[in-house]
Amino acid sequence: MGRPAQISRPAVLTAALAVADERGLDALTMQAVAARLGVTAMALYRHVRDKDDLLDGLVEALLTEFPPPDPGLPWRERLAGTARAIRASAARHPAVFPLLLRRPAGTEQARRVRDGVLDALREAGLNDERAARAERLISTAVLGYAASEAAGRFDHHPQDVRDADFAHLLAVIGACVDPEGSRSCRG
Amino acid sequence: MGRPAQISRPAVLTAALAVADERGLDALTMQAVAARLGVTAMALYRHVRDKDDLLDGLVEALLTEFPPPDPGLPWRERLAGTARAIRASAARHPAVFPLLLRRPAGTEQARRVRDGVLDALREAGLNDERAARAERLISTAVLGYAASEAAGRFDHHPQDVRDADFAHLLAVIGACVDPEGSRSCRG
DNA sequence: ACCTGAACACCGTTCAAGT
DNA sequence: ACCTGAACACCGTTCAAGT
Repeated sequence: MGRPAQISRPAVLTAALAVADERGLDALTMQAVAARLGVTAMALYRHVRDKDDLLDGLVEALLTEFPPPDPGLPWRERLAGTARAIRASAARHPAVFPLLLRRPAGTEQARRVRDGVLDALREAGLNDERAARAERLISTAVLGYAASEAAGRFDHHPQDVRDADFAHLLAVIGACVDPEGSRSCRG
Repeated sequence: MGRPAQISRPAVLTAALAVADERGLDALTMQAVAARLGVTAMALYRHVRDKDDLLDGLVEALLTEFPPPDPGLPWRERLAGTARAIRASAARHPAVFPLLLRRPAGTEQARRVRDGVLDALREAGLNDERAARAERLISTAVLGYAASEAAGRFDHHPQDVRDADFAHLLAVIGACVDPEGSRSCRG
């Protein structure tokens, strides 16, 4: 007993993310992750329950990358900053990012990101219920845009068009949340 | 020669969609599709190039389900009708639907749906460039919401909350496109 | 022309066995 | 306690062979 562990769950997830980033989701096999760690595939099962658990861990790892917005900034910039950080994460991890839209949003990191957005929306003057609804729609729109871009759905548009699209999305969100905004957006 | 075909590409796609609807994307194997057609897996390869081609065909089949809006209706209702049809398709095919966000939007059916939206936006008074941008953002938001719902990301919210969320999304889209809407939404 | 049998390389996963 | 070897059931895909 007491044989020292060669690998750990964080090490497994880091290796898995690297494999997915470099070679895509199809190449993300237990054997590929193990090989990168210098270990056999069966050794991973002590640190992740199965491959689905590994994918869940990757989603959680991605969420960790979304930095908490500086609380000193006004709500509008906190919102835009988080959205831009999410899009940047999608660009770094195009293979894994789309999984964010396919997995439940109830994990610790997911709650942390959501609470940051909710705080900003309440500071903008929305009550709890409207803030919760706006958070769901904003998150979905931002995740959807970033996932589309990562998956190559907009590959036929040049980068500057996509940048302008995203800027426009942020502008719409800002306008809809703004206390001075149109009535329909806040209903 | 001249042995009559037992199966066809449409038959393969119909069987594949049924398997995915009933048992999920993981159960969508070449063998399962073949079994449903009373044929061996190898027979499918005469009608689809490989499994990826089969998935592309499913995406195209899903797009076919989005009905062309009645051109007699005002633009606002055409837009809302298309969005609701897309959401309904996601509810019917929750396993396959998320693939729409992962595959390029350049196929024939994808263009047909897009052109319907573009027509509505131009009728709302947007010029070509703004209509194209609005189409990309609206499509992404609607697909993102429907895909999230289909994948179970909102399962912890009851149906009526999700219905209200979607209605709110439609309202925001309508307000942003409306000629009388706020300035930021149309920039 | 269309489908099948047999085969190949590869998966995820288990379990008893080694250290 | 942690990792491995061997094994199992399953995948997608090929190719020559049947009809």
